[in-house]
Amino acid sequence: MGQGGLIMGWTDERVTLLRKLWAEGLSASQIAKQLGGVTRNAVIGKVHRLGLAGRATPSRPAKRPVRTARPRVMGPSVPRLRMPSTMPTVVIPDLEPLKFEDGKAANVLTLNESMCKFPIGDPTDPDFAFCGRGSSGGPYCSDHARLAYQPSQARKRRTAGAPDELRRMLRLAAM
DNA sequence: CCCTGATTCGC
DNA sequence: GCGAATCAGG
Repeated sequence: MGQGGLIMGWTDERVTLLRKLWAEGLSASQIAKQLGGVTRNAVIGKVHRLGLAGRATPSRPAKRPVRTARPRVMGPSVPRLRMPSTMPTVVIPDLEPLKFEDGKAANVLTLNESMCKFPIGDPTDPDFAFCGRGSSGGPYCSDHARLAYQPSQARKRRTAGAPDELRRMLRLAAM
């Protein structure tokens, strides 16, 4: 395979091969790998320049959404600040934090990757802790995963006559 | 996260 | 003309 040319320009042969492979339906990345020395972007760029674009592509919404012009980098850019994302956390202390033999619960120091990180209690209280139960995969245990993942189920009036303390905790946790 | 092509634009 | 960066989707 004596293809190890120099800086790999678009020679007549390479262009021919490109046309062939593209016509055969190979993806740009596949073609790039075949040709060697070029990235898929290079292939796509060339394909467009050759006017071959618009093939039976597996991913084409058949729309032409006129993509927003790419800003790219221009001059002294402005350091964009990003709004801190406030995570709306609702604490429903149905379950008590798992405790160790010494009576201590899972805190930020003892929290493990495989432990449920569902916050329990008033974050401003010294007794505040995390669930600490085993979490398989997700950040929460099975029980809290369900609680934290309620899309927007119909609000039952389960809070009828909710204790003032609970409301207070909910409010604090939401901050 | 993998992939796809499409587009813009500095070089 | 070239192709990296980026985007918009599957």
